[in-house]
Amino acid sequence: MKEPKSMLKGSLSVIILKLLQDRQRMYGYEITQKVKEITAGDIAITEGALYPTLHKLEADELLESTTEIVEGRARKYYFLTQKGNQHSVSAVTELQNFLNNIQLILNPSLIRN
Amino acid sequence: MKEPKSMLKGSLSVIILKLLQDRQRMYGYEITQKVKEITAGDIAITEGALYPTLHKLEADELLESTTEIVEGRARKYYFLTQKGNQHSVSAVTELQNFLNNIQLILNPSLIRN
DNA sequence: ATATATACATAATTTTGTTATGTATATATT
DNA sequence: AATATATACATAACAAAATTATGTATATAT
Repeated sequence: MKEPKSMLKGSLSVIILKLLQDRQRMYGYEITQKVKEITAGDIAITEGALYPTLHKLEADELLESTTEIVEGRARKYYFLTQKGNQHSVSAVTELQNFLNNIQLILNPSLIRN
Repeated sequence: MKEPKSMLKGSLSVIILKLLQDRQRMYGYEITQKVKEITAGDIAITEGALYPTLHKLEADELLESTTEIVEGRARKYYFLTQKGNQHSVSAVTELQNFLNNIQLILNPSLIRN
């Protein structure tokens, strides 16, 4: 029986939106590296999760992309659309709220103090 | 376009383990009500998620159960096994760590301050 | 020459939810 | 008395969102 690995569940698209909210534009590989950096290696976004999620966000018109050749390799830069920016704000708030609720369960002492 | 619903992904079993860690024993319906209470109604655990998860935790020998008739209705009380208790401690720590990492992404100002 | 890092993509599978449905009893409402 | 709601458990059909594996391709380090 395997270890649970990633724990990245449902929050991936919000993470992507938030990173792009803070940075204007990023490409896929850069996102994986940035998340690894921020979390000191704890969270490794798999490509099999990342790319389909980026494609879905683009299909939903929350992201747009441009491809550039840098150092001989293609990079697909993503950026938030206006719609994506609006959605992002509420999605981040919602995730934050959810995390706070989980905190209340994991740390009951937080309640009515 | 629908609301994102639950956001409960992967954390449900840890929530259950933590609640049982704090309370010795609980039955399914009680778990849904307790989570609703703690989160002021924000998180509603669906029965379709709850019961299969309880069954899986029991199959994995992290939980055991006893059924009692209370006020004319059957209640299935669940409690942690020793194995479940050990697993629970590490699972909660792991989830807490994950939540902290997500916080770092959602709130970059937390980094090196 | 080979391995590793960079960079994207997709298919098969698994995990884990939602939604719908079913059974059953107790209590509150009309 | 009939009906709705709350309590209590369960499962099946379906969907979402991961993991794992695989593929292509270039640049750089060993």
